Amino acid sequence: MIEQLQSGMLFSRLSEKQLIRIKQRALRVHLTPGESLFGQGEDANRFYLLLKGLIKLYRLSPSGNEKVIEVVSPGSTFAEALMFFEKPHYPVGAEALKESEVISIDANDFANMLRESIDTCFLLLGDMSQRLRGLIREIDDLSLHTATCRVAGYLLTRSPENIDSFKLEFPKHILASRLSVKAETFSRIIKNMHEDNILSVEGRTVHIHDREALKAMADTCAVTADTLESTFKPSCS
Amino acid sequence: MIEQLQSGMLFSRLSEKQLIRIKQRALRVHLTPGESLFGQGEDANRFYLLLKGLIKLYRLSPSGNEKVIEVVSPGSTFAEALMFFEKPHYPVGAEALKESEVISIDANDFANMLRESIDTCFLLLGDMSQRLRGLIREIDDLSLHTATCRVAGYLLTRSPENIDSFKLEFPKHILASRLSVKAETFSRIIKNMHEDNILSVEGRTVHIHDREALKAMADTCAVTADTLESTFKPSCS
DNA sequence: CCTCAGTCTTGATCATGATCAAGCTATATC
DNA sequence: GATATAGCTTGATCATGATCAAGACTGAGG
Repeated sequence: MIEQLQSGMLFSRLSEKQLIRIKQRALRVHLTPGESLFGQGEDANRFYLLLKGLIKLYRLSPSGNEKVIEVVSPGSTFAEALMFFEKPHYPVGAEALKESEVISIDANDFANMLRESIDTCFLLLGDMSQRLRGLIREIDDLSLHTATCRVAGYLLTRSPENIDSFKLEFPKHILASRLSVKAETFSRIIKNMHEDNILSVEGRTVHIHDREALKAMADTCAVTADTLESTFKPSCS
Repeated sequence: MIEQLQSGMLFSRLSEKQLIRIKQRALRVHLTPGESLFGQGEDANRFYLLLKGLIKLYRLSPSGNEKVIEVVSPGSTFAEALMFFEKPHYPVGAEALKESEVISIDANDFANMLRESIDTCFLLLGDMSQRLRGLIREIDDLSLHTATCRVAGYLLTRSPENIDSFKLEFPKHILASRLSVKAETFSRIIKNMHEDNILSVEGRTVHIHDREALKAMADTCAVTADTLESTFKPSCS
């Protein structure tokens, strides 16, 4: 299990001895698709390293609506920032999207270890600042950009220059929720892009036809972009 | 200046010697209302401690729209999380809302100091995890709650039980932007609440009349709350 | 006292995206 | 091969909140 721990970069600077100590209190958890790891609001004494599979972190509104905050992929740790709260509760729920393998680590234990490894502290600080940057970016997206814009931005993210075909990482309704868009709207946005000859989609595979147009959408179509036609009335017909 | 540095809790665990070292490279900056401290996207080699005044952190969209991410009050540090990036740029702009007094600290210098003070590391980690929690909370608010709901929530935040009158911390249009609502909409929401006998407002002073109703709004009125009347058609007339 | 600028309110209209409802895949399962 | 079932698409309608435009209130300075 030690080698697996080291696949999480958070553990890369710990000593052999420390790793063994963690291992002793670590648990291995197996999750089947749809299975919950923890629920929003539950007491949080442990954090996690995903070894295999895919896990969504989501928020529920009182009215039962769900928003996917993040989809975690293997090698990443999550919920580790809660370690620094007095009486921590998970601010999100976690549920497996695929068959998954997780290592669960005792937060107090790890925090004690942290005191002995300033390098690990720095890794964690770096990790958390990236996350902060990501969340600010998302708030920006939500409050300053339209749904179309967010989708365009995401597609560009997934598609390196010079490679015009790629697969969506997860089911469209998850993606939609991740981007704070309803599945129906997501579908329509893609449809419009297709009608504008910007891209085509077969199943989970996307082909970019007009990357420049996509880029233009991604940053031009902020809220109140009077330079661009409506999402629901395709511009070039 | 040392005493003033210590008013930022981030510095509370540093040794006398360290404080002196920081002080030597620290700058004192005075800002007049409306003056900019740094712009979004600029290189970020320094972070700040606000001594006096009020500073808004905001994002601009390509189309010139502004969203206030946070309003910083005295005693708080800001932009310190950037210290852990290779080539950091401010993800937000900072501008004084009032006459303000700021200490500007060299990020590299402070980072070096951090290596010598694990306690300060922990303070920073705690600080950053709180910020993370706050941002997740905001994403939740933006994607899962209506504008009315956010306003109700904010008002409750500002008004401790048993104290039904309080002053808004800053001009309404700033508040509105902070809550991701246009000033006009903010005004209308308040108007509706007034017509529903939930509260009254004179200038910058708010009087809560029906705290329970306000609470109900704050958490019931998520997106698609079919239990509550429309924002624009007051429920109890 | 008047004016000018900034802040706030109000009205009318419009657009974005949600909701509801139905149909259409495509796999899996029996 | 029939039939669920989950994922996806499409259409019609509606609501939230933005935009534009205009007017009201406030406080500071001449």
